[in-house]
Amino acid sequence: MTEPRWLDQDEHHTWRSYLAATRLLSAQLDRELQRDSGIPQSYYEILVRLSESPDRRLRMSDLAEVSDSSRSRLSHAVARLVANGWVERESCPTDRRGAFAVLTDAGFEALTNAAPAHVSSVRSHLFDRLSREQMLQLGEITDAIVAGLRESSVEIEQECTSRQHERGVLHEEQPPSRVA
Amino acid sequence: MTEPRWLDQDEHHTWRSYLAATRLLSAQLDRELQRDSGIPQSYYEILVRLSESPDRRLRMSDLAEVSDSSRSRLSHAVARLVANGWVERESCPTDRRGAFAVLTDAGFEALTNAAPAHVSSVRSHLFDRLSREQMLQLGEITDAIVAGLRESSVEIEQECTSRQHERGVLHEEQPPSRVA
DNA sequence: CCCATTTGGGTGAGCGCTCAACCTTCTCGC
DNA sequence: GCGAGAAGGTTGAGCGCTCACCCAAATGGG
Repeated sequence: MTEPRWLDQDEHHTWRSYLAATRLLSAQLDRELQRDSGIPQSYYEILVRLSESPDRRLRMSDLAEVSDSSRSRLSHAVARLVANGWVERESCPTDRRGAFAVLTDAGFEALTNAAPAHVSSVRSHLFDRLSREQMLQLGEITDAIVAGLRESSVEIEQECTSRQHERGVLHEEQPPSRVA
Repeated sequence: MTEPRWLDQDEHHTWRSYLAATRLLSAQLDRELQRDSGIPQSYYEILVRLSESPDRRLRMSDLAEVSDSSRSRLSHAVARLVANGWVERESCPTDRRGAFAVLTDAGFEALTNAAPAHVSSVRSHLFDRLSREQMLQLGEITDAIVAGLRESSVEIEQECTSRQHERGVLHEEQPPSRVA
C-alpha cells in the first residue's frame, strides 16, 4: 500500500471530534445507566430487543443479529442475564440445536424502571445539544455509514427464511409497557 | 423521576441509527487496524498523541487528558506498550511523583507503518459514504456533543498551569514522519 | 441411506477497561 | 516547618469482549 490520500484539515477535525464525541457520550450514558439502574448498557439493548419481540422471546441467532452482536458475545451476555434472573433460556422444539432467550417478568420490570432515566440521559447529552435540523442530519449521516458497513459484510448473507427482523419493531425509547 | 419526554419517531430513528453506526464503525476500524498492523485501536491513539508531542514525550496525566482516558486506563495501557517496546517510562526530575511516557523508535515505526492502512479504512468506511456537506455537518454535530459533555465535567477543572494542550498539535491522519 | 458440510450454539483463555483502594510526593495555611 | 489535604501515578479484582475452538443437530449430494 502506497501513500493514501491523507485527511484534509476539515476531515481531520471532523474525525477527531467524532472520536471524542462517540467515546465521551458512550461513557457518560453508560455511567448514568449504571448509576441509576445498575444495568450495563450491553445488557440494556438485549433486554430492549427481547421486550419488543413477540412473546418477549427470540432465537439466539436472531437476537444476535438485531443487536449487532456476535453469537459468542450474546451467549456470554445471556448467561449473565440468566444468572441475574432477567432472562431464561428455552429449547426449541422444532430444531433441537436451537435455543430461545425469553425475557422474564423481573427483566421486564428492570427495563421499565431503567428506561425513563436512560431516555433523559440521551436527551440531555445528545438531542438537547442539537437543533432539530442537526438531529435529522445526524440520522441521515449514520444511515449512510450503516448502509456502507452492512454492505461490506453481506458476502455471506443468504436470506435465511427464519429471519423475520426488519419488521418495524417498537423501540427502546418508548415505555416498555407499550412494547409487550 | 416521572415520565420524561420520550423520543419522537425521528429522534428514535436517529438514535438507533447512531448506535448501530458508531458500534459497527468502531468494530470495523478496530478489526482492520488489528489485521493490518496488529495494533489495537486503544494503543493507536496513545502512540499518535505521543508522536505529536515535543520530543515524543508527555506527562502521564497530560497524555490521559488528551486521549480522554482515565489515569488508571492509561497506566495499564502504557504498561502494555512498554512491554511491547513501543514506549518507555521516564521519571520527572522536577516532580518526583511524575512520570513521562516516551515514544521509542520502534513505536514510531509501528505507527508509521500502521497509519496508511488506517487512514484508508477511515476514508472508505466513513468519508467516502458522506457528501462534503455531510462531513462538515457531522463535525459541527460532534463538536456540539463534545462541548456539552466536557461542560458537565468541568466541575473540578482548575486551569492547571502545567497543561499545554489545545495548542494545535498535528494529527493522527497526517504521516507520522511529518509529526516528529 | 450415509457421510461431509453447514448451522446453531456454547466454552475458555486472554486481554483491556473500570472502580476502588493505595502509596508517595507536593503544597499551603498556619 | 509541619501537618492536612491534594495531586500524580500504580495496582488488583472483577467484568465483558474477542477469538479460536468445540460439540451436536440438521442438511444435502451422491
